[in-house]
This record gives sequence, C-alpha cells and structure tokens, in this order.
Amino acid sequence: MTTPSRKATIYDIARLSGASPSTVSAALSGAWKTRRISETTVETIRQIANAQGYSTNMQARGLRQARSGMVGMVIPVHDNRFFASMSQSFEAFARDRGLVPVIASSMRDAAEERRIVETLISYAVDYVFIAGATDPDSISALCDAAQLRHVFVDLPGKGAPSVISDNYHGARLLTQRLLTDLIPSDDPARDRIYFLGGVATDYATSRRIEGFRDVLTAAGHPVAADQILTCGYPPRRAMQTIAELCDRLGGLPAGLFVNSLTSFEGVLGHFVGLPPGSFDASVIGCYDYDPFAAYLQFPVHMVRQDSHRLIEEAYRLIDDPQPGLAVKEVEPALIAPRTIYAGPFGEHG
Amino acid sequence: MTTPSRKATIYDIARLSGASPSTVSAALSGAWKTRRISETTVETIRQIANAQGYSTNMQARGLRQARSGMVGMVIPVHDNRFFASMSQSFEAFARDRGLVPVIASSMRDAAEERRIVETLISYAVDYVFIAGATDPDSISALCDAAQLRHVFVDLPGKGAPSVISDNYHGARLLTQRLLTDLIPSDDPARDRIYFLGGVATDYATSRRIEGFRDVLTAAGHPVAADQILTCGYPPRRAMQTIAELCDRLGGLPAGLFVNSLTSFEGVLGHFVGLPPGSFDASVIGCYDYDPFAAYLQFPVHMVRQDSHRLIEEAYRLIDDPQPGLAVKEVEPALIAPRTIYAGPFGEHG
DNA sequence: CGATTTTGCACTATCGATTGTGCAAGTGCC
DNA sequence: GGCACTTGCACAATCGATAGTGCAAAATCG
Repeated sequence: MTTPSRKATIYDIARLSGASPSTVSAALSGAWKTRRISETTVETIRQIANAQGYSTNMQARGLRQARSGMVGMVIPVHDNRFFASMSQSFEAFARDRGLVPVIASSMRDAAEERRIVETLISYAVDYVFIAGATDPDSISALCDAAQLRHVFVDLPGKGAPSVISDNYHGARLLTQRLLTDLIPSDDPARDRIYFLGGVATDYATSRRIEGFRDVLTAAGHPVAADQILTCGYPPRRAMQTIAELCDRLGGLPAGLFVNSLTSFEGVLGHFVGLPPGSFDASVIGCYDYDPFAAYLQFPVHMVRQDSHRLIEEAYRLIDDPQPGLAVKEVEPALIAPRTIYAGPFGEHG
Repeated sequence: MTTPSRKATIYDIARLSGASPSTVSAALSGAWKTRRISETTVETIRQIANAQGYSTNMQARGLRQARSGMVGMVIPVHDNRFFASMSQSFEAFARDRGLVPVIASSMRDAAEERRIVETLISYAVDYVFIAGATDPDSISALCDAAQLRHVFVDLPGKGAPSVISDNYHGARLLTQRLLTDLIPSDDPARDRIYFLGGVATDYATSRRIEGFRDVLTAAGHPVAADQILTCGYPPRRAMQTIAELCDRLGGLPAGLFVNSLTSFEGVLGHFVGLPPGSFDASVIGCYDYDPFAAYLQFPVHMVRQDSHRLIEEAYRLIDDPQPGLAVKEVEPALIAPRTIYAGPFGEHG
C-alpha cells in the first residue's frame, strides 16, 4: 500500500484498475447492480480502492446530487441535560439511517438561530430539526424558500410539523403530586404553592403555568398573580427571587414548583444558607430531571421529559409528512424522589 | 422578490445582473478587491443576490477549494456535563472564526470513533479535535493519510499535539482535601480512603490513581490494592461495588474518592438506603463537578475540569502547531461543597 | 497625440463525483 | 447464419463554485 500525497479519487482508481471513472463510481457507490457492472469488476475496484485508502468525496457527491447526507439540528444550548440527551438520541437515529448529524446551538438567540439554519441550508442538509425555536415562523420561511423539510421539537411552529412535550399534562402531574404531599400550614401567607422560573411568554412555560393553575383552581386553591414568579432561566435570578419570596413570607412556602433545572440551581443556592429542617414543612418539585437533584437533603419530585421519544417522533414526521399540520405531543413522566432513571442512554457516562 | 422554485446560483444572479458568473462569485465571496471588480458592480450584484435569497452552495465551494469550512470534534458522549460544556466552548470558538462545528459522539467505541473520523474526512473538515480518544494512534494514522490536522483533547495521543486536563494534580488536590477532613475512625478496617469508579487502563483514571496514591503514601497511609475499585463508569456497577464495600467494612469507609459523576450517581443509589447520619463520619469527593451533586445531604468536594480552557488551548495548538509533540496540561480546580460555579456558560440553561 | 499602464471584467478550466446515453461483444433462438 | 436481446462498460454532460488568464476600454504620461 503506497501512501499517496493527495487523497485518491475515482480517477486514480480508474487509472489503476483500467476501468472508467464512471464504472469506479458505480462500483463504489453501490449503484453497480442497476448499472450492470460485473461483480468481478466491482471486486477488483474495491480492492484497489481499499489499498489506496479511498473514500468518497462527499462534497463532490453532494454537489452532484444536491443533497449532503447530513441532518441538522438546532438546540438552544449543549450543556443542559434535556438538550444534551436530545442530541444523543438525534445522533443515534441519524446514524441508523446513514446520515451525518450536525448539531448547533443558538444560545436562545433568534438571529443566531436564523444564521445557523441559513448555514445548514448552504451545506445542503437533507432536513433539519429545530428544538426550542425562538422564532419558528421566520425559520419556516427560510426553510420553505430553500425547500428544506423541517420539524419543530419541544416548541411548536405554525409553518411545519411539531413534536412537543405535553407540558400541560406534565405540569398537572407535578402540581397534583405537590398538592397531595402538601402539609397545611397555620400561616395562611405561606400556605400556597409557588411557581418559579422561566419566561411567561415562552410556549412551554405558559403551558406549564396553565396546568399548574388548573389543578390548583380545581382543588379549590385559586392562584394569585404573585404566585407565578417567572424570573427567567439563569440561576442567579432564581436565587434572588426565592430569597425575596422567603423574606416576604417569613419562611419557605408550603410548596414550590420550580420550572427548570437552572432555576432550581439558583433555588439551591439560597437553600444552602437555611438551617437544616427548614424544608420539613415544604414540598418541592422541579420540571425536568437530574439524578443528583433527586438526591438532595429533602425530597424533590421531578418531571422527566422523554427526549428520546421526542426525537423518534420527529424523525417519524420527517419520514412520512402528515397532511395538514401535525402536532404530536409526548407525555413526560413524574419521577419520585431518590430514583435513578435508567433510560436509553442512562447507563453511559 | 420572486420565489424561485430552486435555490438561486451565481449563474442566476449573473443573468439578472448582466455580469459574468465569475464576477458574481468574486463580488459575493469577498474576492472582488483583489480581482478588481468595481464597488458599484459589487453593490448591484449584492442587491440582486439579496432579493433572490441567494446563499453560497458550500458543497460547490468546498469541492473547488478542497476545504469545507467545517471543524469536527469527536466526543465520547453528549449527555455528560464535562463533554457537553466542551461542545459549547468548541462551538463558540468555531463560530468566532467563521467555521461550522460538527460534533459527533463515539460512545467510547474505537470502531465508531474511526468511522466518524473517516466521515469527517469525507466531508473535508478543515481540522478535527478528538476528545477522550479510544484509539489515538489509529486516528492519527487516518488523519495523516488524509493530511488532516488534528488535536487530542483530554486524552493524549502520540501522533498529534494534545491538550489534557492535569489529572494527576487534580487527583492530588482532591485527595489532599479528603485527607485534611478525614475523621479518624477507631475501626482500622474503615479508616482508609477508597478510590471508586473508572477503568484502570484509561489514561485519565490511571493518572488520577497515581495522584491519589502518591498523596496518601506521602502522608503515611500506604494504599492497598483493595482500595482501588475501578469498576467502570456505569452507575449500576458503582452502586454494586459500593454496596459490597460497605458490606465488607460493616459501614461506610472514612473517605471516598469517586472517579466520575456517573459512578457517583451509582454511589448515591446505594446511599439512599442508608439511615440519616451515616455520612457524618465520612469525607466524600468526586472528580468532576455537578452543581446539584454539590448540594447533597452531605458535603461533597468536587473537581471541576476547565473544559473551556482545554478547547481554547486546542484551538491554539491548531493555529500554530508547535515543533515536536506538544502536550499542554490544563489545571482543574477544587470546588468546595455547596458552591455554585459560574463559568463561561454557567449562567445559561 | 501616441505609447504605456491601469481598470474592469469575461472566458474557461477545474474540483470529484453521478447519471443519461451509446455501442461493441456475447448469447439465445429459430 | 441471421436477428433480437442482454451484458458490460465507456463517454460526456453536469452539479455550482473558484481562479488563472486574456483583452478591450479608460486613464495616465511624456
């Protein structure tokens, strides 16, 4: 086996094998059956290609075929359990179908999101998934112009099929659970469940607030405006907000529905300053799951979104597009405190 | 603005503007200054291109230039805090230099790792980072054959520059810390610090064991073979191993050095069954950081690897390759229990 | 004003693959 | 043996961009 100074092409293999470039192409791309190339010729070519360390130039193939064999996915951030596990599933499914996954994060910035999609279009990805879209309509416009199939995940868009987590139902489950465990307080001010974190106009958050509100209202606990503390996602904001709340109430509320792990991180930052036993009279829940958060000093009920299913359904929608506008909802699960969840990728590290 | 049925090309823009395709190319690619195209012509072309929603076909450009404008990175898994935050940094740096990041996970499988690198080569990525390589030499051989610049991250290779976390030093820091907090037990069997998790032949783990051993030995606590429990990464294995250890010792050891978050997850799975107060006489540390793990019922000392710096240095090595074989080590930091780390991306969620 | 230089652009080959088409040699059948 | 098929492959066009080169018109100069 010689070491060629440049990468071998089908022309090199053609020269070495005495066949024509088109024959080499057919032999190596698998098209030889339909192109009536004899199996012996194919075998010869394969061996030479192997010896030369040949590999297809995907840019050339892609140019000719106007496809690239890549699938794109846009996520808000990588370093978040939910999205990271979506990435993992996305990649596994992509590989199953022989596609190359390209994952980019938008940092929740609409302009960045658009730029990413434009870039993916430039690279002729075969289709693209947009998770947690900031501006779905704008994305759909871009994709339509480029005739690019796309699916929204976790946050629905009007311009394309969507797969979302059933946030309303998840929030109901968690709220119900908190309500069941609630220890009535003699202090009426503290005797309520508070919703903390996220942005009220975000689709997911607004659905969760609806679920939260509906369950409480139905149980005869009307929800006041000051019970909904949508202070954004950063831990620091949540830390400040919970501190102010505790100040105002003169202690922890009877119940707390934390809307995201990052907010929960901030909540913990405050809790650490409290004396032990402070949590005994409170029930706490968090939308989203983290194995370590499940093992804190106090029990935490968590909701685990099924990112694997979300992606699975997204691929399904790409494969056979439904007539009309499909919105598929995937049920999340309530995870009891101190339970290690072993999911599709739960065993890896 | 009309909506073309297919994506506009430079030929369409050429027809519409009356210029030649090569002029259009130069105008839009930025090469017009050196190609002496007048600024008014460029402006006209730009407007038409804009109106047509033109975007460069990167496959065509890549084919011609034998580059793609993409940078590849291979990581073991996405859903792991350390690697996810590496992804985030990798992506940010890539975008800063106008490159498209492509991240793929190998699931710690050498064959998969090779396949990914071969694929990246097929797509003509400009260079590639391999994090936590399973078989670095084999990867280097592949890259050399394709004349592809590459850097190893977190686990060094002999065939290319490497940036690694200073595992030895990190392990020393953590061990020292555990030693300082150690509460001497009257039961000599339990009065030792145990190392739990990982695979002894893994580069990172072996370096950590060295650090662990050296600190203990120097402090007059020789390390017996049964103190090193490298049971792999999956939580379940760690859970079983710690259970057996506690059985054997008749309780928790005085100190525990857990080698990874996933192992720590398993350890917690066992701890949850123990009565409260069981941890009072033990000091516990974990190599790797997780904000929630830092807030458990008992204090946990954690080591935080600086993934951002690792990637930064990796890009540096790609930019100006050092003569000889560079191995850059990046220092990890010891994080006290109950501290929220706010790093480059610590504020997002 | 003629010679020389500069400006501004068009022409054309090229990157490495795929794909529609053409054609000679071989095969089967009567 | 002659005709119709089939087999097995080569030829050439093509995808959309970039880059080397050539050339007319405009500008500059003495």
